[in-house]
Amino acid sequence: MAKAYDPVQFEEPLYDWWESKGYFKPEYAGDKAEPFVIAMPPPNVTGALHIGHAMTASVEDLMIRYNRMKGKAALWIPGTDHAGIATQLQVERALRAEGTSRQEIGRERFLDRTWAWKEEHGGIITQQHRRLGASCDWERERFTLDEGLSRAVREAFMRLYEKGLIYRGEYLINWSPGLQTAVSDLEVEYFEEQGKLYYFKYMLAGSEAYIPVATTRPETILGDTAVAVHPDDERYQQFIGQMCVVPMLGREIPVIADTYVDMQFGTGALKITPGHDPNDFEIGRRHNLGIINIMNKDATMNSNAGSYQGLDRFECRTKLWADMEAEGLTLEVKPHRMQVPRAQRGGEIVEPLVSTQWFVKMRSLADAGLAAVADDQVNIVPERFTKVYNNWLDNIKDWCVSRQLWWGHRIPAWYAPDGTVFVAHSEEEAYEKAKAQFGPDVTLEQDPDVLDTWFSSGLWPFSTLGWPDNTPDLQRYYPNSVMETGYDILFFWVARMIMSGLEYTGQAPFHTVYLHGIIRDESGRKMSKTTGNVIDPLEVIDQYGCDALRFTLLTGSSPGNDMNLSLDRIAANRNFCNKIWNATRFVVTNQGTAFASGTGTWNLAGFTLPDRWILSRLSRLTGDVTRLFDSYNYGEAGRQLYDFFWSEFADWYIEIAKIRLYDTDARAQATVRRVLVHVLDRTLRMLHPFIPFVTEAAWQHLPNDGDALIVADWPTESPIAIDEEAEANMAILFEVIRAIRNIRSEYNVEPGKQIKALIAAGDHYAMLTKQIDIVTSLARLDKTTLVLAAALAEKPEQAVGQVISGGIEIYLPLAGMLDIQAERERAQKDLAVLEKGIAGSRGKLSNKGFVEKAPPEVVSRERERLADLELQLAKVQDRLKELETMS
RNA sequence: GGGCGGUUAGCUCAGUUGGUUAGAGCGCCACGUUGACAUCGUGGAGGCCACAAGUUCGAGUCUUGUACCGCCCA
Repeated sequence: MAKAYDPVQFEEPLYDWWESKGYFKPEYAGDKAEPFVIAMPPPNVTGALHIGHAMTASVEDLMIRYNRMKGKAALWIPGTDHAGIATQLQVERALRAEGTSRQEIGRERFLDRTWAWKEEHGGIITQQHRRLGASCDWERERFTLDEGLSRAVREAFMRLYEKGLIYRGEYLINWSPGLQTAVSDLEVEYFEEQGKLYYFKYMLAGSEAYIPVATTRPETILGDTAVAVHPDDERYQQFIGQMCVVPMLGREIPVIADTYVDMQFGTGALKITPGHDPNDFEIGRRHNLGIINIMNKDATMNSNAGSYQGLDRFECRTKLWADMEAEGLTLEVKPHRMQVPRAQRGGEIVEPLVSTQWFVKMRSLADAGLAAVADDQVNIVPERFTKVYNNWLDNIKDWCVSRQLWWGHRIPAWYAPDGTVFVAHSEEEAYEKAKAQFGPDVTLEQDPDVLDTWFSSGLWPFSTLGWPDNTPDLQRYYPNSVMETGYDILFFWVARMIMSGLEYTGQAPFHTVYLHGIIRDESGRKMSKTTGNVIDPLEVIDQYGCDALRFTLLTGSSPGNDMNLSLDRIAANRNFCNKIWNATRFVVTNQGTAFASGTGTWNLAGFTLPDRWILSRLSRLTGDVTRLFDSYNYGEAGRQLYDFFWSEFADWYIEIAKIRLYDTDARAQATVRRVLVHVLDRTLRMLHPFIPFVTEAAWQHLPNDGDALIVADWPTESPIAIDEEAEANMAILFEVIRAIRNIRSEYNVEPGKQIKALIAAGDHYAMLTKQIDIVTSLARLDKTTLVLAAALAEKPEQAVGQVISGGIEIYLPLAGMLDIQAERERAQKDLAVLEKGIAGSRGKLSNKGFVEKAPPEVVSRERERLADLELQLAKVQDRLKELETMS
C-alpha cells in the first residue's frame, strides 16, 4: 500500500470496476431479494453538477449502498430532466450569439438544435455523478423526453382529461413577458422591494367630487373596471352605486362595495383591475365586472390603453402619471415597501394577465395526497415537513400546466377548424375521433403549447419503470421505497409525484420521503455565481477526494436542516480518510506471513482485556449505527463511526496492539492480528455507504471472504460480545495512562524518556498487575523500577502525585523537578473539584424524591459515584497533609 | 398575517426516547522525527447550552412566553 492516502489513484478505477462487475444492478441480489428502490431526482439535462446534486447523490448512494449490503435488490434509477425553460433559454442564448433567434429558424429547426444541444451537453452531468461514486443502474437511465416517458405523459394527460380533471380556459395567470410564457404560481417568487404608492383622484361622473385612490401600478388604471370601498366606510358610503371616470380614457366605471377592501390601507378605496391583478380578478367575478386587458404579451400596452398603445408597461406608467398630473388628477407619491413578483427563471417582473391556458383541477388529487400522508402510506422525514405539505395541499389552487415554449411535451390536444378539441394519445387517434364527427376531410391543428416540465417529472417514479405498460420492472420495483430530495422542491415535485402516483397507479409512489437541507457557504449565505461563493464539487473532489466531500455532506448536518459547508471541514474529513488508509496499512503490514482470516470461529480464551474491550465497543457501535441508519439518522451514525475509528480503534487499540505484535509470542500475535482485521473489517463495512472508495480500496488489502466490499454483508451486533467489565477496566487503564501523561507534560518530562512510577492500585491491583505492560508502554514507564502495589507502605518523597478514580494513587518521582507549591495548588484544585462533586451527589442522594422516583440503576450509579469520589477525596486530603509537611 | 426552523466553545456544528463532569472538527497554547499516519501524536486552555417563567427528584433536551436570525406560505 502507498504511504499516503491518494484518492486519485483508486477512485475512478474502482468505480469502473464496480460498474463492470454489475454490482450496481438490482439483479445482483437475486430474484428473491426484497427490492429497495430510489428514483434519482433528475437533474437538468444540460446542467452542470453543483453542490446540491452532490448532496442528493451522497445521501441516496448511502441509502442504496446500505440496503445493498443488507442483501436487498437495490435499484437506483438515474436520469435527466428536459427542463423546459432552462434548456430553451440556453439554446436561445446560443442562437442569439449567432445573430438569429428561434422565431427566425422556426419550431422544427429549433427543436433539432435543442436535441443536438442535449446530445452535446447532456452526458456531462451523468459523468459527473460517476465521480461522486453514485452506484446507480446506468442501464436503466431515463430522460423525460424519451419516447417511453413521453407516452406516459400523453397517457396521464388523457386520463385526467377524460376524468374531467383537465380543462382549458381563460383565466388570470402569471405571465413572463421576457420568457413569453405562462408560469405556475410556484414559479413566481416574491421580493420585498422599494416601490412607490401613487395617490390620485377618481372623479365621480358629472361632479367635482372624487374618491382618492392609491395604487402601486398606475398603468393598470387604464384597465380599471370599478372602484371598490368598504361597505362600512362612512367616508365613501355615499358614492356606492355612482359612476367614476377613468383618467385619460373617460370610461365610466361603478363604485362598488366589498368587504375585501382594507379601510386602513392607503385611502381606503381600491381601484379594481380584474385583467391584471389576482385579487381584483376575484372581486371582479363576485361583482360581475368586465375584464379589460390592456397589455400585449410582450408587456407593451395594447389598443385598450388608448393613446398609450405601444408603450412599454413602465414607460406607460411614467407617461400616464405625467398626463394625469397635468390634468390635476394626482395627489401625491409616497415611497412604499412592496412585494414584487418575479419569475423564478430570469428574474423579471411577472405580469398577471388573462390568457387561455390548460389547467389541472387539483382539489380531488390534493385530497388523495393528503390522505396518503395522513394514513401513513407515505411518511415524511423529518416529520415536521408533513405540516408544510398539508398546508400547501389544503390551500391548493388549480395548476396551470401549459407553457408557451417549444422544448417539452407538446400538449396532446388537436383543434378542428371550428375550435372543437380532440385530446388523444396521438395525431392518428385525434384524426379518428375528428373524422367520426366532421367527416373524412377534417384538418386538425395541434395545440402549439407544451406542458410544464413538472408534469412529466411528476410521473418519474413509474414512468421510468415502463408505465403505462405493466412491465416486469414496474411490477418488481414499483412502488419505490424512498424519495430523497431537497425540501425546496417538496411542492414542485414531491407532492405532485404523490398525487400522480395515487391517481395513475392507485398507489403511493414511495413509502418514505426523506428531505435534506440546502447547502450554504460557511457563513450561511446561499451559494450563487454572482456572489462568487460557490463550491464546485468537482474541484473539491480533485483536491480532497470524493470520500472527503461525501463524508462532510453526510455528517455535517441533521435531516432537513441547512448546512454551512466549509473547505476546512472537507480537509478534516480527508484527514480521516488518510487515517483509515494508514490504519489499514498498519494492520496489513503487521499481518506477518500468516495472513489471518477475519472470519470464522473465535477462541475466546485467547482474548486479552483490550480485545474484549474493543469487541464489546464494536458490537455496541454496530447496533447503534444500524439503529441510526434505520431511523434515518445518518449523520449521527457517521459521527459515531468516525469517533470509534479514530479515538478508540486507532488511538488506543492499535497502540496497545503493538505490544503483542512486536513481542515474540506467536499465539498472542495471531490473536491480536485477528482482532485487528476483524474490527477493521467491520468498521470498513459500516463506513462504506459514507466513503465507498477508501473503504473498498482498504478492504481489498484485507483477508476477506468476498469479492468486493460494496456487496459484502452489513455487520450484525453480537450481544455476547458486550463486556461491561472489560469496558470499565479499560476506562481505568485509560485514566491511569492519561494521568501519567498529563503529569509528564506538565513537568516537561522528555517525551521519550522512560521514568519511574509508583502506583497504589487499591481494589484494582490485580487487574493493573495483569495489564501493566499496557501502562508502561503507553505512558513510557521504566518497567524495572516500577512499583505497583495495592497500597504503598511509605509514600515517596519528592514525587508528583495524582489520585484518580477508584482511589488509585500515582506518584512520579521527579527528582529536582518537583515544585511543592505547584503540587499543593494542584491538589487543592483536585480537592475543590471533588468536594463540589460530592456535595452535588450527596444533595441528590439525600433528596427523597430522587431516591424514590429515579430509576434504581440511576440511583445506584449515583451511590457508586459518591463512594468513589469520597475515596478519592480521602486520598487527596492525605496527600495535601503530606505536602504541608514538605518544604 | 399564518406556519416552520435556528440561537450550545473564538468559528462551523452534533447532542435519538429528560439521568454521571455537555461533545466533535477547525482554530489557539505547550511538547514531540518511538518502525500506520506531521493529511500525525501527546497534553492543555476555552461553554450561565439566547433570555424568562413553568413541569419534574432531575431540563441543552418537555411546556409557555420574549428577543434576534433565517425560511416557507398568503
